[in-house]
Amino acid sequence: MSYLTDLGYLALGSRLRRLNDRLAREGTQVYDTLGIHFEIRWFPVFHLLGQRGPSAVMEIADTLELTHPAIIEIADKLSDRGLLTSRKDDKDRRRRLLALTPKGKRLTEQLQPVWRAFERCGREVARGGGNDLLEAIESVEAALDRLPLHDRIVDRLQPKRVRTQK
Amino acid sequence: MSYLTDLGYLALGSRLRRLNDRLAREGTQVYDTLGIHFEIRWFPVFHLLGQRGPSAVMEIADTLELTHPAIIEIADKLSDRGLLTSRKDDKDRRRRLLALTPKGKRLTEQLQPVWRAFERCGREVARGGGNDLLEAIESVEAALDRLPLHDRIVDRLQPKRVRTQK
DNA sequence: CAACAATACGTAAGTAGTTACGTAAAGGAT
DNA sequence: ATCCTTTACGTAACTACTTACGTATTGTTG
Repeated sequence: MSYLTDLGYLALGSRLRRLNDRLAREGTQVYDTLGIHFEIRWFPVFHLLGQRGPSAVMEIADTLELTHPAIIEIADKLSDRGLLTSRKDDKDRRRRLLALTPKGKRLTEQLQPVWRAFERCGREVARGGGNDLLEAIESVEAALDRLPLHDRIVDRLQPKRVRTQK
Repeated sequence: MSYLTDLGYLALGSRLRRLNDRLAREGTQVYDTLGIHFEIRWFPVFHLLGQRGPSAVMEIADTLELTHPAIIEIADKLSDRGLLTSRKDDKDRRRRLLALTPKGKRLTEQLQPVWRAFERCGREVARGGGNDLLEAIESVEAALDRLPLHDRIVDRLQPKRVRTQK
C-alpha cells in the first residue's frame, strides 16, 4: 500500500495521471517493438482523417476534444514526416483542410491489425474484478454532469446556502 | 456519443486525461470559491509534510511517485508563499529537509474540513452504476503488473514467439 | 585511506497539452 | 455596401510534469 493508495479518493487525480502515463509508455513501446515510427498522440488525428477524409483544423479539434493548437502541432509533425498534407478550403478560405498522403494511407492500413490488438488488449485489461474502467469513467462523468464536484463540496461545506452561485 | 466515446478502449488515454483535467479544474474552483489560495498540486506534498513532519526532497518524491524536480518546484512555490522552509540535514549534508512553517501548519488545520469534503464527495462521485473508479484503476494496475499491455499486444500480433524479449 | 560508485539535489531542456492574443476571412444587419 | 461580430487559424507563452546532466556528499572496497 503506497501513500497515494492510502489517500484514496483524495489522490484520484494522481492515480488517473499515473495510469495514463503508464498506458502511454506501454503504447509507445509497442510501436517501437514493431519498428513502426508512430507516436501515440498522433492516433486520434490519424484515425479521424482515415475515416472521414480531409477535415479542417477546428473540426478535428472539436471532434477530438482538444484545442486547435494541439491539432496544429500534431499536423506539423505528420506533415514533416510526409504523412499529411494540407490545403486551403476553396469554399471558406479561413479553413485549412488536412488530409493523409498516400504514404499516410498506407500506414493506416499497416496499423489496422495493431489497433485491433490495442482494442482487444485494452478491453481485456480494463475489465476485471467486476469493474470496467471505461464504464467507471463514464459513470463519473455522468455524475459530474448532474452536479459538479465543486458544487457538491461547497454545498457540503456551506450548507446554509440553498444553491451556490456560478 | 462523441467520437472519443466511439473509439472505446482505443481512446482510454484520452478519456483518463480528460477526466483528470476536469477534476483538476473543479478542485481548483473549490479553493477559489472558498477564497483560500491553495493549488491542488500542492496537496500531496502538504499532506505528507503535515503528517510526517520534515522530510527530504527525494524521500517525498519517492513517496508521492513524482520526480524530485517536481517536488523542488512545488517546494519553491510554497516557500515563496511562506508556507514551507528548508534546511540542510546535519546527518547527511546532501539532503535538504522540507518542513511546514507555522503559517503552513495553520493552513493545514484550516484545510482539514475541506479535504474531508473532497474525500466524501470524491467517493460519492467515483462510485456509481456498479463501478468504482478507484477499484477499476487498481484492477487495471494489477492486470498490467501481471502482464504489461506491451507484451499482451505484441504476443497477440506475433504469436510465433513464446515470449517476447525485453 | 584513496579511489570509485552511488545518492541527493539543482538546473536546463523537452513534452503534451493549455490559455491568450492577433490577423484574416466570412456572415449578418441595416 | 459598410460596419460589426464571429469564426478559423497561427503563434507565443504558460503548466505540470518529465528526462538528462552536473556537482556535492556519502558509502564502499581493495
